[in-house]
Amino acid sequence: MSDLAAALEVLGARWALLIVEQLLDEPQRYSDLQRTLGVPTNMLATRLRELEAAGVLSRLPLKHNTRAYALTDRGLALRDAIVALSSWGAQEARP
Amino acid sequence: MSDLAAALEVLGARWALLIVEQLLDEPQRYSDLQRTLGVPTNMLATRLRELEAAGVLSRLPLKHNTRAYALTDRGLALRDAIVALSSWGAQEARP
DNA sequence: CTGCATCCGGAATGATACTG
DNA sequence: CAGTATCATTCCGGATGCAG
Repeated sequence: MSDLAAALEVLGARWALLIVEQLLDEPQRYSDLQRTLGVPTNMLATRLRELEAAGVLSRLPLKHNTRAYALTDRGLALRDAIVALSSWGAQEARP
Repeated sequence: MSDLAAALEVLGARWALLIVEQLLDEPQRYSDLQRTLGVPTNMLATRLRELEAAGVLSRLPLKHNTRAYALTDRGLALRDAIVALSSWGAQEARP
């Protein structure tokens, strides 16, 4: 399997890259991601588990039954790819 | 919608980025993509139509009922993003 | 023989309600 | 707040058919 296919194995799932993008600058909580992205709650839970299993992010327990989701070094290494994709998407739909 | 979300609108579908990767170096024919990627034939037809509609690639008629699929300038602009994702995927699965 | 379209079962995703 | 349970909908993949 190609390296790109390996990357898409984890990041190709819906919402995965958008979640990582949100966490690039600062850790966020579940409800923050849900509101900003508009992702269905069950999908968010599923993706967060997968991304954690892939070593992209980690779960940080806070107080009062709250957690924060933060990127690992491996997750932060996606910044270049996300920036490249975003700037490509910024020039879409030229009439 | 964010720029990343706009990009994933087109490239988030399964096989889309892998098809673009194959075409980065040289145009290919339908059967070439099918063999090298192992993508189901109906999905390949669907993705090629979507990518063409998005202006990522174009259909070049050859002889004897064959066509070549080649990236447009807009498709070639994805090289950086694909390289970034690939190099990220190359370092996956650390035990 | 190449380049698709169609049909159909199963997987992925989404909306909503509910729980610790 | 941070999820889980359930059900509807959409997407995907394999088999097959068919025209140029």
